[in-house]
Amino acid sequence: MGERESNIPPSVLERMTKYLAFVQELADEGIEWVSSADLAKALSVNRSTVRQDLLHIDFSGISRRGYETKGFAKVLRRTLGMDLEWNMVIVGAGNVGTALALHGDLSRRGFYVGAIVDKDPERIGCEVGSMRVLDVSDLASVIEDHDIKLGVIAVPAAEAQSAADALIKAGIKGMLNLAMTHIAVPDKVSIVDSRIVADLLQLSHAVKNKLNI
Amino acid sequence: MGERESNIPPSVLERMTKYLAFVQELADEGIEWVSSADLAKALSVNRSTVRQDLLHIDFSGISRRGYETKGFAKVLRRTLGMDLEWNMVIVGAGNVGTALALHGDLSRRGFYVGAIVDKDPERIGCEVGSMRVLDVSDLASVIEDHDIKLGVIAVPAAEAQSAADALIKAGIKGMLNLAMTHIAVPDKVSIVDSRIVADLLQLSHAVKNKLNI
DNA sequence: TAGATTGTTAATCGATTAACAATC
DNA sequence: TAGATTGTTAATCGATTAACAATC
Repeated sequence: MGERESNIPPSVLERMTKYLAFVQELADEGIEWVSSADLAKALSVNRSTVRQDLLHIDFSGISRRGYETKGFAKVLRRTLGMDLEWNMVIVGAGNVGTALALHGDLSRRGFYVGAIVDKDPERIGCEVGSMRVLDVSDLASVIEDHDIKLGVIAVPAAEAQSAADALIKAGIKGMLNLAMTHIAVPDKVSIVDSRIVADLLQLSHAVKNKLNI
Repeated sequence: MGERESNIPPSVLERMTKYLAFVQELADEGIEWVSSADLAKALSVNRSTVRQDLLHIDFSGISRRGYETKGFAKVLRRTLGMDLEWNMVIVGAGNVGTALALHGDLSRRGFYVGAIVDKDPERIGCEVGSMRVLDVSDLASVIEDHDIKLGVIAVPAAEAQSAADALIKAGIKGMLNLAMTHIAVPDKVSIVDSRIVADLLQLSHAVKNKLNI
């Protein structure tokens, strides 16, 4: 009963999502076995890194054959928590919140948008896809009614902290911060900052160096 | 003539964006000096990490006083390439592309949306903010006309690779991939993958462990 | 001067890569 | 059996943290 999958570092988790995408594709094509070398080559990582990563999970390969694709995909899904379904509430029904709510690729990975809330009376009651925008002041009951554990902060930077505070007060367990600012939270709540600005800066930095600007 | 700022690791760049936000705030409030201890405390990092990070840039503090906030902010902006302005083209005028195009926080950081393109005839010609959606097949001239160096891929996963190929063919220097899939690019082009799914998985993993699911 | 805070060198920690015995 | 590929241990590399002399 492998308790090994606890506390896997983010870098390993990120690679595992890529392993899963690749292995799932192979399994769908009817390919039964994949080696660490194949995986490494397809995803531009080191073979040793692949095998080291697999030490984190409760799954063994077979010498001279590799890993059985279907079983591998199944274990990866479990490890990544994809066998679980997560309901999220999106705070902020602006462009970002709406885009996320309508983004099908998330629910395909087990992240469902259970509700979307806003504080603007003009937006409350509007339709987003098949949902109606609810009042942020009803967050506590929204979270309870929809069995929501995760919140997404999709409000302007200036309102991000108060949106987070509202989520925390309503009993949220974890938050994804899409606002471009830092948010302070108590230890009991998990938060992950979206890194779109950092990503863009990293990108512009790389380009700058390449172009010798 | 500090050539020190070349090849700064992404982890350091990410912290620098936070230093800048904090220091800029202090400067705006008229506070002239900030110590490494203040910075470390405000951003939940180690004091040594702060000083180590500053070795990457061409800026010195003064013993017993710290760092002069205005000058510090200026050097950080230059190091992060924020004195440069970058024009971007968004490929995909769906919800994600539209949200990004209308997101003011990006242009405030020097990332301007110069153009937005799509391949769907129904979308071409539509208005997004003050822009008109252009034809993806005109990418080469769009990039030249608007002096665009960076592209953002905001199309569904299945179309991401062909969007990237079109950008590369049109002469783009760097790409941010918002699609939830892996994209292969030649070495001369830089690419950064948005990690929103990885972020959500990291978050759900943390919550899962906390709740003992 | 005394003391606080920097810049920098050294120590630690963790993640990546290499090596190789075990095994199919 | 011979050889390929795993699982795991050891080596390397890089990033974080600690320590401390230099300096204001």
